[in-house]
Amino acid sequence: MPKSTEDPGHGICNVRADFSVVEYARLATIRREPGSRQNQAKMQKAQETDLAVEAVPKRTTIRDVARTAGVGIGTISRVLNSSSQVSRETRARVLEAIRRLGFRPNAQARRILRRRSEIVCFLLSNRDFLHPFHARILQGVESYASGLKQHVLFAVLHYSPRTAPEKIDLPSVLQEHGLIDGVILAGTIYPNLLQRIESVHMPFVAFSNNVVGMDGAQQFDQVGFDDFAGTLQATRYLISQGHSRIDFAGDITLPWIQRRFEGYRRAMRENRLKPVLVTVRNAESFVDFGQKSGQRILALESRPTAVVAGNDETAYGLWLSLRRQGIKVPDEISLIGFDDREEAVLMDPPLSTVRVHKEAIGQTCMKMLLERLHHPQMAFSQRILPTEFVVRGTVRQL
Amino acid sequence: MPKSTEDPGHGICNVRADFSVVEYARLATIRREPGSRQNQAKMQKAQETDLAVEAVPKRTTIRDVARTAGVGIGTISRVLNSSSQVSRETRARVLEAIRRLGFRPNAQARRILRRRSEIVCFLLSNRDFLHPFHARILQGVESYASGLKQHVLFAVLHYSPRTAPEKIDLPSVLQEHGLIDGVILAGTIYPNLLQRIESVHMPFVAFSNNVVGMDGAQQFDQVGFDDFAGTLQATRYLISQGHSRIDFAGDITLPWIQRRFEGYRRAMRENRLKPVLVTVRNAESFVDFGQKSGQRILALESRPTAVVAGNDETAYGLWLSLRRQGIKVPDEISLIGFDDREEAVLMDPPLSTVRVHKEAIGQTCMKMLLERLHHPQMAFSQRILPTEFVVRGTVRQL
DNA sequence: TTAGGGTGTGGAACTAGTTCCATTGTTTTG
DNA sequence: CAAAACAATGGAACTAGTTCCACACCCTAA
Repeated sequence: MPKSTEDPGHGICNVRADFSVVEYARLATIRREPGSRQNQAKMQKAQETDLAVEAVPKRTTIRDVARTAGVGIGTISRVLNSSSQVSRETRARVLEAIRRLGFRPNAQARRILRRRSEIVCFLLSNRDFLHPFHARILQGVESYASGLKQHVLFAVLHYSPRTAPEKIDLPSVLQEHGLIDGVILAGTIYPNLLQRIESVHMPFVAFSNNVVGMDGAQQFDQVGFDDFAGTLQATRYLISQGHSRIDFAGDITLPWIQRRFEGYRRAMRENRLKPVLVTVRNAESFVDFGQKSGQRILALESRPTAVVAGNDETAYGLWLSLRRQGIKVPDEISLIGFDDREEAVLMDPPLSTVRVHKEAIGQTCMKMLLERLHHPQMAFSQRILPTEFVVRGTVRQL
Repeated sequence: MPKSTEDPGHGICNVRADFSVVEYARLATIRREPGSRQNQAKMQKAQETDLAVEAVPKRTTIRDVARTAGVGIGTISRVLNSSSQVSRETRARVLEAIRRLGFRPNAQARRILRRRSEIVCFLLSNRDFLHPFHARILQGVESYASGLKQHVLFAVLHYSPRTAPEKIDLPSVLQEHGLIDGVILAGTIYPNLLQRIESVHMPFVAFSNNVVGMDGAQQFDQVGFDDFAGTLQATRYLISQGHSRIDFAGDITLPWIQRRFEGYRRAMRENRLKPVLVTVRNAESFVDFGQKSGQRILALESRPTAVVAGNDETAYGLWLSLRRQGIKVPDEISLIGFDDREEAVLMDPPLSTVRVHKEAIGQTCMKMLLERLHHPQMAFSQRILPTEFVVRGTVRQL
């Protein structure tokens, strides 16, 4: 067997000095020296392609740093992890070696040992695209994560509410082991998705407002905001401004709009006012729903003086149809939205609405997920963030 | 030294059978048996906390699978990577063992060896938040990536155009080794950022339309769309509809708006029409810019019959101020935007605008980055995607 | 003078995969 | 019928870090 390069016997194997020399020699013929295989391959390739041998640069590792600094590999690791057990001059020598070699530790290798990737997945269903609302949640997740040296992987899920749970094709990150530590679920969540996610036993936190059709049997970590309190407060404001004939326009087949309707209803009831729900079928979108609701309202024999909309888009649709019929907002009809989208402030007049702190939702999701990762046995919890009523220009005092 | 558990000497070390027995015994006192260290720690912890020893489950590895299937570890790896060099019955046996143990390969470990993480970073500056435009680009990146089993990490960069390049604090993903393979840069890009990114020697592709203040000296991979051709086509359309007095309203201090202005000017020139630029100072936003431009236009002694806006937001601002002054769009003034934001179609009347294929930009960025990763020495390239003029309701035929 | 405590350091074993050399058994070829 | 070619398989060495045991060394106390 031809030994290819120079004898590596001095020093590299000095640990084996307590073996008999014969045994060492035997070892030497059995074990390939570190890197020898690669080097042989390189030599061969180099000859084929007529390239210089050093054309394949070997990445600097802590072993290189250790050799350069004249210390052991453990010491390098201790310096990197700022453990105190290193003398000042050794640390200086190591840092100098690191600087000179331009060494950067490989994050991947560290992660195997730590059994944590420090990456969480922000998972959004394709039904929601990257709706500005969810984009803001993602921002919140990222901002909280980056402060704690965690990373956020963005993934999209393709499914329909009617797909059988076991047939939902989760993105490969969720199926792999070790790439991500946990998942933050945003977008509209149907029970089949929840079931599927639970089947892979990956820690997750869900944005709960858009959860549909839950029977309360399943338990999981969730973060949301208070739909009910939002419209309750908004409607009370309208009443305080002298309104008494107030309608609600929204698609209450959606659970979160339903909760908003309940908040509105509570405010009406507590003031002994009659709640009126305006709804339409076959709307193509929230804006369309608003437009059609507007037409309905205009057709009523007694018109309301104010309308609470299920969300900002519905409010915009209402505004469009009212304006087309020459009804001025807020002079003739006052209007309140929900969500506080970026565009609300750009409407003319700017829309009074219920503000939802989207970044805070993202941050809380991330916080909760990290808690879950640190305490896997912890009981599931649900956090409800408060909303805020923003007075702008679409409400008139009577 | 007390040996804690059962003698592991049978079989685990059978490779060492060619050592003398004495040497083997010596080895046995030196080397800790696989897992023994951990097990000792477990035992101790278990005694402290009064938990059963098996409370800490060891993750299933290919070695477990190999033992269960009665084959070597190499065979498992070959089956996992669907290499053809495995007989049919062995493969079946291995797959059965994988199924029975519920084994999932650890992605992290594989990545070290492959020297590819299969993760790319979508990097956005905090100046742009997650603007819907960039959110759509991110979607494009994700859709292309997921088709090729690549993952997308979302990161935000905090910097200002005036930060010294070396002082820009890149997110930790870019500073680490091995976590990401490359970067897609979106959002407004100033030269200092470009310089900083180049200093970490990480492959990257930039969305080029929002690059500011480049002198052309730096070379890098870029993907963008054709600002010039977009307004050229839009302006030609206006001319074909009989307009001759057409103004351009936009903040041409921004290079991409400048290019759009050039396109408009070309169209005007080729028809021997006089280009007119309407611009304002100290606008707070694009919408504000549009509103103020609208006021300017209304104050002119001879009003244009059509206005090309620098983007959809500016067009919206124009529309707002015109409407407030009782000027009807398109009856009295026609209007054209740029970008085709989601909201353009919701305006009343819906905005005629230049559509930019945002997902296609993201997809092309991802495609180009992968090409770069596979061919690091490849010459830098720049790809310009076409735009599309969308006729809606804001242009009137004269 | 020896035992004991503390700090600093080296390095084998570890993680969980992939790679490739060596070996065995089988088939084809000279 | 031997030699060569080939397919299937086992497993050590490999990747690039972390962990922790062992040991050297110094200082202090009995």
